[in-house]
Amino acid sequence: MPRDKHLYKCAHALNSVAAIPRRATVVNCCSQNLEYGCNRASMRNFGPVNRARILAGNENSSVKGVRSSSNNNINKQGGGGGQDVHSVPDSPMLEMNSSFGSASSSPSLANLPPIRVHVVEDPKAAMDGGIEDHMGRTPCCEKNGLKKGPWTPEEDQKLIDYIQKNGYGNWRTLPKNAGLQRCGKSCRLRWTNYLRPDIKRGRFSFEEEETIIQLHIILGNKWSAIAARLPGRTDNEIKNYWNTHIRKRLLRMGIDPVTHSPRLDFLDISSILGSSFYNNSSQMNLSRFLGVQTPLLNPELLRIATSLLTSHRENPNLILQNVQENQLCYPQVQNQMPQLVQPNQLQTLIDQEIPTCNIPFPNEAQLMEPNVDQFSSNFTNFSSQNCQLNDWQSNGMASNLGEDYMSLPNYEYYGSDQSIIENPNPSENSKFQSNNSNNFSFASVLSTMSTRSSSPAPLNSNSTYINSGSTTTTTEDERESYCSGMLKF
DNA sequence: AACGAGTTCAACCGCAGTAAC
DNA sequence: GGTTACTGCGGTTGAACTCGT
Repeated sequence: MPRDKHLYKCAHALNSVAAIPRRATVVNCCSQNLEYGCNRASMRNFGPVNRARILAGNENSSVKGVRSSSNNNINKQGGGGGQDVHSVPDSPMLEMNSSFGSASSSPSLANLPPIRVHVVEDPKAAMDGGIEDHMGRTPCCEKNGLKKGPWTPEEDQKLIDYIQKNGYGNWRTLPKNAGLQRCGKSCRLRWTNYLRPDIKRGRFSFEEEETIIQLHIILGNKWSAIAARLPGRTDNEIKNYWNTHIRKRLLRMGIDPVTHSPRLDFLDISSILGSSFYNNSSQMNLSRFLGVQTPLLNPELLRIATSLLTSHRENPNLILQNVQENQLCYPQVQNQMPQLVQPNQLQTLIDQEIPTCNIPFPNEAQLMEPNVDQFSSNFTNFSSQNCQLNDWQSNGMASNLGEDYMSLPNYEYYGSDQSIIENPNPSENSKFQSNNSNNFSFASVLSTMSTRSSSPAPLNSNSTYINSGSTTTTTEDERESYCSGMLKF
């Protein structure tokens, strides 16, 4: 059963089943229209950054646009911000949330439709807890009977009521004051990730996904920093979305989700396999081992990268030296690879620690992430006589490529140019040559991606979701294409 | 209908950072 | 400057759920 239909079914059955999806509680909790109630006194507990955040939150509470837009989404999505009931246009959830979604003066859970929640009681929770003060550093959630696990609507209501009256902050004493058998940390997490009124639920839009990918390139796994630039999204939500959607998509595309460069992680495997790695059989085995990803990478490029990486480990300056020497000795290579072998850039990247970008080997990214304009028109000429792409295909790799690869139009592996250029690394006994039958062009790929990304018209619409109040259709392939286009960033 | 593998995501854990005393 | 209290953050977990057979 499609997920949406299932949740639609769940929406119908909210009052009749003992257990409902946890996400059904999202519909209720996040449809609240609370005012931030953080008072100045409690703000003393926060540092300047957090105070600023709180003030921003208070500003948001007065800026109704945030909330009203959320309500609009609720109404249009019919899911009340719920994760997966958004595409059920006329479900009962629509009416339910429409009715209370606009009731900004009634933040009580009593206004919400009654639901039953499958409460997973922690057998260890004696419910006799209270938070005692301890000297020294103690774990936030002591194992003294405080409840753990999913929150019940009653608990949510208590927390909401308390925060409405007293504001949040001083999470350690909040649960006791609010009558909750939870640790302060749990309360804070519940509030910040779930109950906060300005949280935007629902599927991530193209724009949001684009922002996440861009910011991840710059910031890495700084989810809170990324979340700070995505209004209404929590770091936890972004983190989950990254791990469950974007990361997998990038991996399928052969892109390292950490470095955002084409994956080179198996280069270490190559060293394990030894020099025979690049013979045909080993390559085939590795290709099979890596599934669809290997064919997306130019083996010669990988070989060069391996050499560079190995050299870099042995002598960080060697790469620069080689580059400079190669540029002197092989001007045609210099012309062919302007983006690859800019010594000043390379040295800068080698010298620089880019703290926010988790690229273990900076020029690895430089090597593999082509500048579209320059790289695409020049690098397509590379190929290798060591590369046995014909063998890949003849051995069935083409059929193993998977739809991710096969769905990419104009995805060529080698340039059509018949020119032969010498290997920039003379120590390697190989030449670059072209292969007409197997063409690869980053330009074609990226231009295709770019075109798609700039106008995300659906190719095969198999899903529908709401994007900023407007209905947008997309497919996973489209998003993958879009992500690939992000390489240009 | 039943089962198992895979997926999703709310919640937890533990550490780091920071402010107050 | 040391200690304590507290919050923030990123990684991880596991229950609920989906999907294919």
